[in-house]
Amino acid sequence: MSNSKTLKRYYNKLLKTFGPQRWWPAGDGPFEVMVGAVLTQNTNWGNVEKAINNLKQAGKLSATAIHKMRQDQLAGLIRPSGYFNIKARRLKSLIKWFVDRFDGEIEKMFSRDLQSLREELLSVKGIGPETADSILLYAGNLPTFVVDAYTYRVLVRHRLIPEESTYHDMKSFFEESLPQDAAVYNEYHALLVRVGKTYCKPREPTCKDCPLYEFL
DNA sequence: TGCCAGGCCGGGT
DNA sequence: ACCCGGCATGGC
Repeated sequence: MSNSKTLKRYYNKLLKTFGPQRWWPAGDGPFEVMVGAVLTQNTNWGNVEKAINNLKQAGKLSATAIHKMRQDQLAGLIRPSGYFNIKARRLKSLIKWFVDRFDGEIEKMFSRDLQSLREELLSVKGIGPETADSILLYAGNLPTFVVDAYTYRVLVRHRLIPEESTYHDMKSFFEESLPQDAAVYNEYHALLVRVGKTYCKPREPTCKDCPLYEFL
């Protein structure tokens, strides 16, 4: 069967099983999404929420506030998200770029086209492909597929891609098989994380109770 | 209690 | 061009 059909069946099955995941639904606002995208690097989302709450409580959840703040003070606030020193530096560099390049205005930033904006993001120290794509998709609602460790695990375990596949291989795999639709990419990624968390764990090479088992 | 979490960078081979 | 250690808290 074609990848396209398989991926569409995966999607329908996951959506029916878990329901919409409501990841970063505009309620929080695009700026908060950008911050969260950095803080969640290799980190549990629950810890990120604590860090974001700290920023909110301190009245520092804005581009200008973070831009002006000392790095070590920022590190103190985001402590619960782990890697707080490195993330403080990464956050500062992202916000500096955001302020210098777009005056800290979301609308200016997302008025650029997807590809050039993606390349610019990738040139910022501390912003890799997943963080860049998360910002573009979840903050900007631009149609770019987000790949992560769960995506890799699920695809490999279902033998849809070879183990040596790169980030770009997987991104293309989805984008070439699905309609170019930010809403679908948004929900699909969140659903992959959900099924991966529940059934596709690192040390247990079994998918027996996974809702996607029938596709194996 | 050890393992894992919505990565990325830099240095060594 | 890969491979690997470092970064760090909190939850189960």
